[in-house]
Amino acid sequence: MIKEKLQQLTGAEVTKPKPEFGDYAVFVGKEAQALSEKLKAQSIPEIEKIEVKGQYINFFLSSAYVQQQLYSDFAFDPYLKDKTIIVEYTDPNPFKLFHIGHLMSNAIGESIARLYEASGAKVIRVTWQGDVGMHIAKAVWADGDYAAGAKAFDEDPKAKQEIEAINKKIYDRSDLEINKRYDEGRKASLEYFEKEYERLGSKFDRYFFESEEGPKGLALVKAHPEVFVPSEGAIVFHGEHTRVFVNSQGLPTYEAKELGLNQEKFKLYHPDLSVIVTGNEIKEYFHVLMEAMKLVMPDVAEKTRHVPHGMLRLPTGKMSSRTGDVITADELIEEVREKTKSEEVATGAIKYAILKQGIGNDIIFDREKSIAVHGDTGVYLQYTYARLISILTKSGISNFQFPISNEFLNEKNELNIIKHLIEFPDAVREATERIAPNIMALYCYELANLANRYYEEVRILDDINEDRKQARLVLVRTVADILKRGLGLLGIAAPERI
RNA sequence: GCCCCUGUAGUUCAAUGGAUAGAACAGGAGACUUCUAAGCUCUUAAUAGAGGUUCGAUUCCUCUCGGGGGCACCA
Repeated sequence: MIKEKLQQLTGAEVTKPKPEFGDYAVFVGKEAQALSEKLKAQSIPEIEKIEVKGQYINFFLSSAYVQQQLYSDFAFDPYLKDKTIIVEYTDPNPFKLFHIGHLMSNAIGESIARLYEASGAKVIRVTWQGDVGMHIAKAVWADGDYAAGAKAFDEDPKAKQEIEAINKKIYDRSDLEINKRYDEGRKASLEYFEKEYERLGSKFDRYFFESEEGPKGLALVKAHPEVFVPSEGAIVFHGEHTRVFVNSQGLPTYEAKELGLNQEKFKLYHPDLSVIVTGNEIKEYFHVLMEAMKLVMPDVAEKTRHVPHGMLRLPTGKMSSRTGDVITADELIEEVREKTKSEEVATGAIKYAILKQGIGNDIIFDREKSIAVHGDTGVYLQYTYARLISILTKSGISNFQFPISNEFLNEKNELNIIKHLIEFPDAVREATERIAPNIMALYCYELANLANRYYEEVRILDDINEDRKQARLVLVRTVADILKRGLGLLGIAAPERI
């Protein structure tokens, strides 16, 4: 609110400087002095001091304004109201393990979905599961052992032929024995994934399957011979580099299936935006896919956005389900759970570790550090929330809706906390616009940090001044609420006790 | 070989062309008759190298060196 106002008044971008410089700042160059004189003459009620330092103008909020803001509702800016946004994420493949890479995609996608919702959008959560294709044939060939199938495929020509034959049979369902193995394995996988989704707190509105969207993609490719051309028995697209869309067996590859998927998404939901969250290993491939999509369905391509995230890497190198060198999500969660004695704390710690850094960058997964419970961790945030709640509980007061006098909450640490609370809607908006959950994570950490310092310094319940105590409890209540909302946007639970 | 991403304290991460480059972990020091010590206070320590653009560069451009990923019938 005040930020926008300053922006209008100065015509410059309003930033948050270091606290000693002020509460807000604008860089205006050599005009700083002249402009500041003009602003001072206007006397802005929210601002009690304007200072020029070099080419900056620094603004200090008035205490009265800050205190008053404690009673605002800190509502999100619904700038995406009436928009429909599809968020696709997690995307595990049947017959393969749900590993920490899927966990990463899930944590990021879920947070993005929640941020969009907070900004007013109607969000459709979808996941895209590859239930047909060579990876499935490899697993079926090896009785469910994908790694073994992948190895044989690469090393043994005979196995390769058999696997290709199985792939074809899975598509046309011509072999009763294969059908049985396939159907049972698929069903078991989907049940397993469902448990993972539940454990991680994601509820999908729609499950897309390659077996269903593949034929639609195939039809699309065949309907556009001007885009997709035959080459060495396959059908390819010559984009930035050449990709195969239909293989020489006449079956759609992932590229063609993806065309079918995206067509279907728009047919079903008519979204204003369709976001696809995946690992960045397929970034370049997606580039080419988008090129083809622009030619075949320009309206869909225009509204589709690929959001690649970094990989969870082991210190030893890339994690690969092809070689069986994977850590499953369950394995990791159990390990942390054992340490923290709580499912919510364990999943929260893992999600926070993923979300606190920029989504494009890899995370080096160090067994010890990734399950840390000290410092800038999910545990710290949950601990802070639980402590705040504990203070409120012990106060014996349940209704904090009373007006307070301005003679309280005017200590520097109290004003600083409220100033940070004021930033909440801005942080949410920025995190949403930039598709950057780490901005939200940082906001929560800073709030928790302020809160921890506050209750270390101030013994709230021992206060002999009853009115001041009540005012401080209102502050504690509000900080707890915002912290919980912030954690919610990260998909992290806020238990009242940990 | 070609293409893309990346290089910030000992380590893992922040910083969208602006002020003295922020945190956490690890290391060092400390407070406490404690509303949850999973906490708090103080402290040591960094922009890979060389050019360029700019009033101003961790950020943009070029080259060198390091790390990762991708390069047609996997996803």
